[in-house]
Order: sequence, then structure tokens, then C-alpha cells
Amino acid sequence: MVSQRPGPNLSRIATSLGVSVATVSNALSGKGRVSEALIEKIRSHAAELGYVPSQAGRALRTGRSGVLGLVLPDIANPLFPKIAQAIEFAASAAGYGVLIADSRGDISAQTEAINRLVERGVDGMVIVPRRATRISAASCPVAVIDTASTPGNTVAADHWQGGREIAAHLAGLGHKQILIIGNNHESNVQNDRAGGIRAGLQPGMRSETLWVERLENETGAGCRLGLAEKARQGFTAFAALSDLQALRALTELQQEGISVPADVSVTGFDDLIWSPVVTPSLTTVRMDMDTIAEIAVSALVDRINENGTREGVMVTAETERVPMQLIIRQSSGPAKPAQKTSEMENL
Amino acid sequence: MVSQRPGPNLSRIATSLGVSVATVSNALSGKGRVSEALIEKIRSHAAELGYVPSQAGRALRTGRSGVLGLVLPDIANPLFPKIAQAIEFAASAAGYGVLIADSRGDISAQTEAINRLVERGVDGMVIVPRRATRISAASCPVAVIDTASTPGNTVAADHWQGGREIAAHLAGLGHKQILIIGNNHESNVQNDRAGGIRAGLQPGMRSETLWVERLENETGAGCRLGLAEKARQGFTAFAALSDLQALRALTELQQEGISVPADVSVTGFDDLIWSPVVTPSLTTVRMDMDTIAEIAVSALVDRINENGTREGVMVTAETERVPMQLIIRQSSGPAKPAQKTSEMENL
DNA sequence: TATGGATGCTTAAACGATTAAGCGCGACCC
DNA sequence: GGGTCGCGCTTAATCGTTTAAGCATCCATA
Repeated sequence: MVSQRPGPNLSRIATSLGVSVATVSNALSGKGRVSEALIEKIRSHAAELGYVPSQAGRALRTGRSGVLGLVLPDIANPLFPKIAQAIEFAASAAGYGVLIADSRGDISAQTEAINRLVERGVDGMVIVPRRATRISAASCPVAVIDTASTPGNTVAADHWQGGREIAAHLAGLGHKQILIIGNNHESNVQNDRAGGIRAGLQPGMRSETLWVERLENETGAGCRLGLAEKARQGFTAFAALSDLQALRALTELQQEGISVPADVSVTGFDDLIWSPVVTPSLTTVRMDMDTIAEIAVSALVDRINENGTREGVMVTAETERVPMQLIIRQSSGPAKPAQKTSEMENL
Repeated sequence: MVSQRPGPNLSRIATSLGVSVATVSNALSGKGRVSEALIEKIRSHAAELGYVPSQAGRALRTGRSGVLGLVLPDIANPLFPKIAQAIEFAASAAGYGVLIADSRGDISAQTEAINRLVERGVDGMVIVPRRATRISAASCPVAVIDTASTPGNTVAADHWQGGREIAAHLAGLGHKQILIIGNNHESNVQNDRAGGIRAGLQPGMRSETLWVERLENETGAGCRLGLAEKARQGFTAFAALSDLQALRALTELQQEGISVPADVSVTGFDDLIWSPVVTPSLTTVRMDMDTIAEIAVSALVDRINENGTREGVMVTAETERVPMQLIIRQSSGPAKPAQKTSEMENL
């Protein structure tokens, strides 16, 4: 009843060439001692037969599945494609497959997702944690991608520095009053970004922070942010902590007849797919996901290859923060001279 | 040198209880003949020890890995999160894991990605093909999600019907001249959507199609679409074939001082994450990804469970097209009476 | 009282790979 | 010339699970 695997296996190659399975295995893996001539013969014959090693057999023997898990808080997050793509690429290059698991927002589902991956025998996993959750002990090496201020973080973009880049850019354009727009004040990432912006303000500049989530809890989802009013109050720059909020700000301002970047500037974070496409295209800060993924995966792979089991499962990397890159596009421009000096006196 | 798996295995449970491994296996799987009392004893002891069956051992014996592959043309496509989430959910519910593979846009990479999955021993895969590519024979069951007009398609949203919904909606609002905006005229999906729109036009309505890709090839990426000009020509509705193009259209029109929906209407496709968030929120058509994923996965699982190997690898499902749902938001409204009658004479 | 079958368990053989250990054999060294 | 070593291969054990087959035991039926 067992469905036969279609392809040939080691023993078929072995009997077909009149050698032992062990020799074939050694020849293909290049590990044992086999003569050059035989290696060549075995390899070509294996290729001819289209031999594909059985991961199951290998996994059973070696105790390694060759698969990494990727746990995401919510795949619907638009940042996900880049992360997944980068992780998949890095893992693939390192010879690993990637098993995905979505924790669908809630924390118990995150634990469940981790368990599912462990049951599937992943050799390690990359976790992008939900808000400030603590990773309950998984029985395999774990790399965490969140932000440097998260305890146990392995590697992440330097969100704080990204915030400073934004602040410096806006300062250079002459903006004095900056409205920071975030959607989740519990997110470590967003707090770091906002902190970076505030830390980068020059003397004579001030900022205020608008948490959209709070606004929505009070007045319902999809509500107006009231940015036109803010502009009238003297804010000339709207620094969103994610491109989604930036897009929201941009379209709301446009709808209200406020011109971007002539009247006010709008900036975002993450350089999501639509950022270059909207009009005006969005000035934002990009994470170097490829580098982050590569560091996370190679830290994970290094730990997996140390056969001596360390005490902790959390993996650490040498480089903990990867710089973010400012992408200047059309949505940011020189600050319009303040008209309402009464508001400026608030400084 | 072989790293020991941490948890207990069948034989540890067996010796610990003084029974044979086979009995333990039978008790846990409920397959053979074991007395009720012993089953209970074994199960509780296994749970106590935190026994987790080894997928590797099971896979080797049964020839099934319990893993499905998901091949995507380009994870960076913003539609991906929904597909991945839905597939992961459906697969998870059916007891399968999901291994992802990105073909990164190009066709040879798609073949490579498929091979990688086959090498990892997936039991089947879901493929969202790149444009009009033919799937080169994979040696496992394959479900294709594209559009009903693609040969070999397993299940997909009814893009044609979605187009008709849009057309009917715009017709009901009194629009006469509709500009269809697509980005890729080789995409089966986009062609079906455009075809559906055209087929749904009422007498007295006309449409024109603008392929952004062509425009970009001529004038460079990120170029203006010239929609304001089109609006002046008498087009009152802009029906984009994806929300990304809709967003592009919406922001360009707003930037040019054209009000949406007061002056013109904009519609999209797919109900992507930003659609409800932009101002005005986007009228669009949503695919029922959960249903599509469930159909695809269950067709795949059914085929996997038929141990008799059928000749073809392409899986078919009973329901081939899943209706799309019109989501009416703020970006579409009544057509403004035509001012340039000269243009209207073109009818 | 035999006989047949159901019951509850064990034995053992796979699945396909890896890898330590062993075994001739020729070369080399002192 | 005897001991040692390296080479090139084989033998055999092992990973953890599933499952067909076998073997007592006991109950029911003739």
C-alpha cells in the first residue's frame, strides 16, 4: 500500500553499477574515499537516471530536515512579501526550504504556529513576533526579527536611525512642526521609529504624535484623521511610521485640497510596493531586507551546524542593526513659510 | 555525531510500558487491534512524555511528507499575502504544512522553484503561474490558480464576472465612457477582467483600454498616465484591473485637481490592504480567496489520497470559478453630466 | 469435545539515506 | 622482510515509523 517514490534510489544506482550503496552515497556526497573514476561514473549515471535524494531518508538518518520555519504575526501585513521573499531567498541559497506559519494576529495562535513547525521537524525558525510577545520556548534555534530594543532580538533594521534620517531630511527642508502618525503605540518597531524622529529634531523644531489606532477605537475605523486641521495649525510635515499610514495621510490631504508637497510634506516607512507608484511618489525609508534575512538565516544555520547544543535557543548575530536607507521622492519638499505665526509661538 | 532528536520516540514509550512499538503505534493511530484499556494507558503516557511523532520516520515509511508546496510568480505582488494566508490556513486545517517557493518573476526560476519543491518531497503543490506559462511536468499533483480561461486551471476567481459587476455598477451610476487601466496585456487574469467589463457595458457605453506597461516601456517607469487629459476627453470612469493601478489613477487624478468621486469615478480589483484606507476609499471587487484556497487544497488532498496514480498531475475541482464580490466604497459615484458634447459624438 | 474465528498482542520487514568499522591489497619504510 | 599505513571498497547498523503476518488465548458453536 505504500506509494512507491517514483525516482530511483541509491540502491538502484548501486546494483545497476555493481557497487554498494555506501559507495554511491559517498561518491555523491564527496565524503568518503572513492576513486575519481568511480565518482565520475556514479555521478553521471545518477544524473542520467534523474536521481533525487529522498529528504525523508536523509532527515531520518541525520536528524536534520533541511527546512526552516517562518512565523509571521499576520501575513496580511503588507510588509510580509518582502520579508518572506528575502527569507526564502536566503534560506534557499543556504540549501534550506521555508515552511510558513501565520499566527493570524493573536498570541495563542503564535504559540500554536510555532508548535506546528516544531512538529514538522524544522531545524530552526525565523520569527517576526507580534507586538511585544515573548517567544515561548521552542525546541529549536530561533532567530527573531523585530527591532534592536526588543529583548532577544537577533537582527533587525535600525528603525531608530531610520527615524533620524527622516528627521534630518525634514529639518533640511526647513520644516519646524512635524506630526508623527503611527497606528500602534505598543509596537516596538513604531516606538523606535518615532523615538528616532524625535531624537533627530533640530532646536526650534517640535513634534506631536497621532496614534491612529486610538482614534479608530474612539470614532470607528476608516475615520478621518483630521490632517487638514493639523495643517492649518501649522504642521508642515506628516511623518507616518508606515507607508500605509503615509498613504492614508497623503490621500486624505489631497482630498481636502491640500497639495503635496507644495503645501505640506508626507513621508513614510518601509518603501512598500505602492510607494513609487502613487502621485506624488512617496519619500520613505527602506529596510535592507535582503541583508537582514541573510544575517538571520546564516546565524540560524551556524547554530544548527554547531552540533553541541547550547543552552538557549535564541540565536544571536554579530550585526544586530542594519541601517535603513532614505528614499527621497516627490512627497517631501521645502517647508512653506508659516502663515499662522500665532501657532508658531507655541514653541 | 547524529544529533539526537530531543523528544521520546515510539520505542521509548513501548519499553517504558512493557509493550511493543507496534502496539504503541496502533494505539496512537487507532488502526490495529488494541484493547481500550491499553489504548488509554498508552495515549496518556505519550501525552505525559510530550511525544511528538517524527515526520521524517513517518514520511520515509509512508512515502508522504505531509507538506504542500506553494509556488508564486513573485511574492512581491501585493496579492500574495491573501493567497498565502488562505492556502496556509486551508492546508493547515487539512493537516498539511506549506513550503513556499518564489519564482521571482522569471520563467526558468519557476521551473527551478518547482524542482526545489519536488526535491523536498512535497505531496502536491499549488501554483499561481506567471502570466501564460505552461507548467512543466512536476512529478506530483498540481493545482493551478489563475483564471478559468487558462488551460489546466484548477480553480480561480471568476474574473470575467467580476468585470461584469464593475461594468454594471458603473452603468447604474450613469457612466458612458469608461477607461480600463491594466498593466499587463499578457496576463490571463487581466484580460478576463477587461473582457468582463467590456461584455457588461450597456448600449450607449464605450470603453478604451490603457496598458500601463506599454506606456512605461515608451516613456519610462513612474510616468504620468495622462488621466486628466482623458477626463477632459469625456471619460468619467476609470476602471483599473488591479487596485495598484487604481491607486495610481486615484492619486494622479487628485494631484491634478480632479475630485473623486465628484468629477470622475475610480474602481479597482482585489480589495488589497490599502483599498479601504485611502481617501476616498476604493470601490473594488474582492476574490473569495478562502474558498478558492479551500477548493484547491481539498482537490489536491483528494488526489493525494487516491493511491492509484492517475496519468496526469493536473488536479481538477468541481467548482472551477468562484464568484467575486463587488465592494462599493467612496471612489465611485454618479457620473457627472458630460460637458464636452463634441467628444460624446464619438459614440 | 473439537473447531472455527475473533481478539490482543508481538515479530519482523520494510522505507532510503548516512556513516563507523572492517577488510584485502599493494606500497613504503626501516 | 616484516610491520605499518593508506587506499578503495563493502558490510552492517542505525534513524523512527508503519504494517503485514504470526501466534497464543479464549469464546462460541456444532
